Amino acid sequence: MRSTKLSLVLRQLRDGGPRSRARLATDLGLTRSSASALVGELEELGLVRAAGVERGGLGRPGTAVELDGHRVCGIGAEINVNHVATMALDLAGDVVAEHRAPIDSTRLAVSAVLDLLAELVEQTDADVRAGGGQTVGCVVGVAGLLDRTHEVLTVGPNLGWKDVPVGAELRGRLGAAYPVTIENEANLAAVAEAVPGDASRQDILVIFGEVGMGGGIVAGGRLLRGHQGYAGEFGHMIVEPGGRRCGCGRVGCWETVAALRPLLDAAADPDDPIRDPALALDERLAEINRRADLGDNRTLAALDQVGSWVGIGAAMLTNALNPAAIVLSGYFAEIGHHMRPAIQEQLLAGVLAPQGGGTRVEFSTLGFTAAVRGGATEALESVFDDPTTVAPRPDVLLGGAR
Amino acid sequence: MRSTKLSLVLRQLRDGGPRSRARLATDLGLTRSSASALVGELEELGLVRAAGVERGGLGRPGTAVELDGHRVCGIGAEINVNHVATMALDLAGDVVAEHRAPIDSTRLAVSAVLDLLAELVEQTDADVRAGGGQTVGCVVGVAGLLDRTHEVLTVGPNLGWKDVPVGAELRGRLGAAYPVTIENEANLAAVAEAVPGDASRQDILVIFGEVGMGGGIVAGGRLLRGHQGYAGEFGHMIVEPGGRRCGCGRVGCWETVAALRPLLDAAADPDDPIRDPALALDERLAEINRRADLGDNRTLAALDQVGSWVGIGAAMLTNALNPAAIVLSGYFAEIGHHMRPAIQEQLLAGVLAPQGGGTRVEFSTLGFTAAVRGGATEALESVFDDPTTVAPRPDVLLGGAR
DNA sequence: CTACTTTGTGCGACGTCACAACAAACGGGG
DNA sequence: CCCCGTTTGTTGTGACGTCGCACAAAGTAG
Repeated sequence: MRSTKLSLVLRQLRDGGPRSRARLATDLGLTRSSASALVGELEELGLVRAAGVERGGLGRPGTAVELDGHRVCGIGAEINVNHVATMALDLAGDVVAEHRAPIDSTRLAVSAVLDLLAELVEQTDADVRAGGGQTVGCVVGVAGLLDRTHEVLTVGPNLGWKDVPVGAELRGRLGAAYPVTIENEANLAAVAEAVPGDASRQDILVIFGEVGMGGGIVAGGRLLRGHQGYAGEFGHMIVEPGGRRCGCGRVGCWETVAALRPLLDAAADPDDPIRDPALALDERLAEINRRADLGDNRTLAALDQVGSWVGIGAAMLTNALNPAAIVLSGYFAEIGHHMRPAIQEQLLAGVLAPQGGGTRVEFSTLGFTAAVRGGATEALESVFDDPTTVAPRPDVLLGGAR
Repeated sequence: MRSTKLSLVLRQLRDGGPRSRARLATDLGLTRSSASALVGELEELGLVRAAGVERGGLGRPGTAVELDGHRVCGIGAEINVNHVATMALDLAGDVVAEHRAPIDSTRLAVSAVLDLLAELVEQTDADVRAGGGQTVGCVVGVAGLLDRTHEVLTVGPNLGWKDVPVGAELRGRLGAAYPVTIENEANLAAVAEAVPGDASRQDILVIFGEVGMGGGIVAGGRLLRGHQGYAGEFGHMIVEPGGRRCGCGRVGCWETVAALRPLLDAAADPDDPIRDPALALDERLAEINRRADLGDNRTLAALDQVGSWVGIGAAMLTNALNPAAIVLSGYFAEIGHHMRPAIQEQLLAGVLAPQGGGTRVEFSTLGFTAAVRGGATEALESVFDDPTTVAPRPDVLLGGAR
C-alpha cells in the first residue's frame, strides 16, 4: 500500500526527470503534504536527493528532487559467443562499472564460461560496494532459447549449449545476496531500447542481426516474454518458403536472407577481405560503408536487396504488432542507414495500416552494450516496483529519532 | 486506494469462482476482517451475493460469495459486412440480451447502418434496464482499420467505408449515459477467447478467417493494441513473396492462400455449389465437411494445402509471440479440424523453440458471437477496474443507516 | 456430549492520507 | 525600501481503512 505510492513517485522522477515536491504532487494527483512525506521516506532510503532550486517565475522557488543513483545498482550480465560481459547501472541509469572478457564459447567448457562470468559479476558487485552502493539484482542475458522459468537454457545453437540450468549454476557460484535471473539476450537488448518516460519508446520492436537474427518486443513499456519465454525469435520466421536452407535445418528463415552472411555473400566474392572472419567485425562493416559511400554498385545492390528482406520481415511484424518504432540493432546499426530506403519502401508497401501504421524505422545507438544495459535496467525494476526492499541508509539507522 | 482492493476481490471472484470470505482472505493475503468488509461493500453495490454453503471438511462451513450478475451489464456491438449485432453480458458473464440484424453494408448508406446499430444498442440497453440492471459501457467492434484514438475508422475495405468517426457518430445517436468506445472487430473476438482465470488462455493468438483474415493478440490477459491501434492485422502479412495478388493490391498476403476463397478454389470447380455465394455459408462449410468425412481426395488435398499455409503463418507469429494457444476462429472453427494435422506439422516445423514452444492449436467455439461477446467483456472491464463507479443499490439508498 | 477446527463479525490500535493553516522564499510595484 | 501576492514546503488534526485479537457460530471427529 505504502510501497505502491513510493513506487509511483520514484517512477515519476525517472520518467519525467527532477522536479519539486509541489509539481510532483500535482502530477500524481496527491496533496503537497503527502508528496513531501513520500519524498522524505525515499530520501531516508537514499533513493532520491535534492537537486538545486527550480525557479518558476512567481512565488517561492521549489527545491527539485532527483533520483539518487549511488545507493543501489542493478547488474546486467551477458553470455555470448565471443564474450562475457557485465555492467552495473545505478538508479539514475548511469554506468557504475563495466567488465568484459573475450571468450571462445565453442572451445571453452560450459562450466569454465560460467566460472568466468561469475567472477566478472562478483567483480562488478565489488565495484558497486566500493562506491558505497548495494546490488539489488542481477539479470543475465544468454544467447539462446530459455524456458519460461528463465532458469534453463534449452538450446543455445551459437554457444553450442544444451539444457544448461544457467540460473541455478550461477547462483551456486555466486552465493549472492541478491536475486539472479536469466533472460534471453535479445529481449534484454529490447528492454534497453525502451527508454523510460519516452512515450514513443513504449511500444517497440527490436530486431537484432549479426550471425543470426533475434529480437524482442516491448509492449506498453513491458517486455513481452510469451507463454514459455520464447517470444522474439524473429530470425527463424519463414519469409521465403522454398528458399535457402538455414543452419537450424529449416528452409527460408529470415536470417538466411537478412543476417550478415547473406549480405556479405551478395556484396563480395569469397576471397574478398570483408568476408574474412579473422578480421574484426567493425573493420569489415566500415569497409562496406566506405564502398557504399563511394557508390560501388555491387555493394549498393546487396544493401538494397538485404534491406528489402529486412523490410519484408519488419512489415509482417508491424502488421501483427503495430509498434511505434522498429529499432534495428547489431550490424544493422552500423550500416543500416544504407538500407533505410529499401526497408522503408517494403514497410510502407507491406503494412496494411495507412502510412505503415506510423511505425518509424530507427537504428540502435547502444552498440554491443545493449544486452547488459537491459539486464541492469531489468534488475533495477524491482526497486521501482517496491522501493522499501532496499536496505535503509546506514546513517539513518545510526541516527535514529532525534 | 479502496477501489483497488475492491477491484482485487472482484477479479478474484471472477477468475477463481465463488468462495468463502476466509478463502478470499488467504488467497489475497488479507485478514478475514478486511475481506469481510470488502465483500460487504461489494454486496451493498449489488455486485456480489451469497452462494450457498461451502463444506470443506473440518470446522464451520463457509458461506460462499459469488458475482451477482443482474445489476450491471456491458454491451458489445458489431458492424460487419453482412450484419450488425449486439449482446449484453452481465458481470457473471451470462448473456442477458442479444440482437442481430442482417444488412448489406455495400448497398446501405453509412448513416443508415449507424442508425440501425444505434437502434439495436438502445433496444439492448432497454432489455438490460428491464431486467433491473444498468449498462456500464458499450464497446463497438468494426471490421476495418481503426486509428488509435479508437474513434475513427480509417479504412474498412469490406464495408466500403473510409474515414468514418464511428465513435462520435454513435454517441451522437445514442445520447447514452454510458461510455461508448470503438475497437477492431477481430481484437474483440480475441478478448472473448481469453477467458478470465484460465491461465492457459492469458497469452493467446486469435486468427480469424472468412472472406479476409484478421486476428488479435492477448498478452498477459490484456489486449495488445499497438501504438495506433492497428495491431492484429495478420491477413496482410506477406507469406509468399511473388505469390498471388490480393484484394488489397499487394502480392502474397496470407489471406490469398489461407482465407475461405483459396480453399474453395482448390477444393472445387467454379460451378460447384459450395462456391455459390448465394448459399448460406454454414451450408457450404457443412458440405465440405461431408466430402472430407467421405474421403474425397480433392477436398482433403485442399484442406491439407490451406492448412499448411495456416500453419506457416501461425509459425511465424508463434516465433514472434510464443502464445500458449492459437485459437482459430471464423470458418476455421467449422472445418479446421480437418486442417489440424497440416497446421500442427507446419507449426512444429516452423517454430524454433522446442516442441513448437508449447503452443497449442485450438478452435473457437464462440461462433459469430465472438466479437460482441468480447465487446461486452471489454465494457465490463471498467467495473472490475473500479467497482465504486457503479450506482449503489436503490434499496441501500432508501434503507440508509439503521 | 465434548473437544477441536474453521468461519464470520465486532472492537480497539495503528498508520496513512486529505484538508487546512502557517512559515519561508521570491518577484513586483509603489 | 517595504508591502503584497504567489508559490513552496512543513506541521498539525481529523477521517478512514486495515490489522490483530477476541468471541460467537457452526460444523466434524471421537
